[in-house]
Amino acid sequence: MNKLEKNKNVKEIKLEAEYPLPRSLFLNIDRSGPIPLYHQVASRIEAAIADGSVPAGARIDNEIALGERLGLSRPTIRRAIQDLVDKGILVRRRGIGTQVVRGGVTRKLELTSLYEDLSSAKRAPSTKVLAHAQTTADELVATSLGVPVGSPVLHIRRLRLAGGVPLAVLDNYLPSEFIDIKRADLEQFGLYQVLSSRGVDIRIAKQRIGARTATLEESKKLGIDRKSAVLTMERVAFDNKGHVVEFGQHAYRPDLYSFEVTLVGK
Amino acid sequence: MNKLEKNKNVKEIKLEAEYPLPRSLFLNIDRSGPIPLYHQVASRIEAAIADGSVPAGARIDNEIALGERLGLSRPTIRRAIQDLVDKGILVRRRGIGTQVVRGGVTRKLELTSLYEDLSSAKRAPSTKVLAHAQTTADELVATSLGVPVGSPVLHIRRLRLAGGVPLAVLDNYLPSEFIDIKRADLEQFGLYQVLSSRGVDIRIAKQRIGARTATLEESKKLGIDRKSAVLTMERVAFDNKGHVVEFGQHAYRPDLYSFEVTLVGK
DNA sequence: TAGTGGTCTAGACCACTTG
DNA sequence: AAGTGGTCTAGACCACTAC
Repeated sequence: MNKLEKNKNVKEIKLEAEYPLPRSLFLNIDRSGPIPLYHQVASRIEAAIADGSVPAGARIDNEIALGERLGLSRPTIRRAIQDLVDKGILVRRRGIGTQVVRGGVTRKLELTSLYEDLSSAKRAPSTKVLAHAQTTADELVATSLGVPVGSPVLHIRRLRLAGGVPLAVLDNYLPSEFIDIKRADLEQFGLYQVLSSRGVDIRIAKQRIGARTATLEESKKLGIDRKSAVLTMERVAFDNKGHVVEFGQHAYRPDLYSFEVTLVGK
Repeated sequence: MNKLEKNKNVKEIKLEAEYPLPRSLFLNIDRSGPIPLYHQVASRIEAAIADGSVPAGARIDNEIALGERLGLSRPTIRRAIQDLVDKGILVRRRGIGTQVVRGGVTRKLELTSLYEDLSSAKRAPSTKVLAHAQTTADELVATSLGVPVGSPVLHIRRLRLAGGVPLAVLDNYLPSEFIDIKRADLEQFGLYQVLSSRGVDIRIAKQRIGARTATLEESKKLGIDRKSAVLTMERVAFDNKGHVVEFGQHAYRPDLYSFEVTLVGK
């Protein structure tokens, strides 16, 4: 039985079938539009993998052949493939080729269902502003924002809901240039939408994810038992100028929220 | 006061000083060794930023000038810079230039201290194997590993300690080809070391981070109060062939452990 | 207008894997 | 020996920003 199982595996490993990419990949490449060629290629390959046209484990065309068939140069093809490697969809081995990672789709849907159902995707998200006031930066806020201790900052505390169910308590601190952000705007739009409308382009977010026991207020606001667990996230966000834009401390209901991360080696 | 503060900020924004890269950057480039040129360049720029030679907010040389001064082509320089952008160290704007992100170092040290002190970096890590047995895959394990329900798998449960202090309870499931991994190896080496010694090159890890109340066993093993919070991580790891290598369910002491993630937009 | 990064090309040579 | 991805070059044109 054990041996049989092993042979099965070996067989599976061997059948790294070379797989012809679907014809749809090679049509309607737009050379004049604003979408980069490498992005068009990457999107098509990704879509072909997502809809099953290219099965998991399949070996796709090599870079040069693909470039010739598409009428594109090798660096362009290479960039498209690299983007998918960085997404964890493809793996490359020198001397071997490029393969589709196994089990990309099914498992994700399995594990994500609860969160997806309750999150912004399906149920209407809404926000209640619990606090909105100018204050002065304590040491943690000051070092996080890169401003002197005692500097004026805007503090906001919001309750995020999805479909009427409370999801998270969000504390955020913003440097003085954003002190005029209106409470009404935050009720209607997300913080990042408000910032975006002011011309702020957020590019980098450094996050620390942890857990702790809920405070009394958090448990009340989130509708969970006193002293039960919350999932926490601390974040410092930077714009495209390299400036700190925001420092946040968030507490999520752990039964309704989790974080997904895909790490790619080397 | 408010107005004064604003002026201060405007001034800071303006002083995006062009900053000459230190001379050390331009010495001893090794063209014959195994380390790619772009990596040598990226490492030097990163080091110059880390040690303060290039201050936060500084604008560094443009790609072409840097290439000429280093005797390297533009694509090589570009790749080096892009790697640092992807790390969240630099930001680029078309028509403007490339700048060092502000507040990269200090804040990280502030927030990381507790975890760093107790983690593998400073205190000796050790592992105690709590369980080690062949079993059959239930539905979650089966879908995660991509094997049929009921397939033989290796289940291991370990207690990870740092300096004698329990950090985490680690449950891992491995497909049948790894069923012969020895308990003794796991006591002495990490799981990934054991796999590496068998020629497995792990390339991708898809992780989900959450929180929940500790089980009774976890609270005992981790030395925390019953019903207090644990930080959880579920992971599926893939090798360079795109095969699933391992499925893990981990529970961490949240006062001693957290996850850091840096997200880079677009 | 000048300077910057973003994209794309058409080659070249190399290291590694398989047969 | 043949095929693959990994690296590197020397250009080119474009879009965007600042002055």
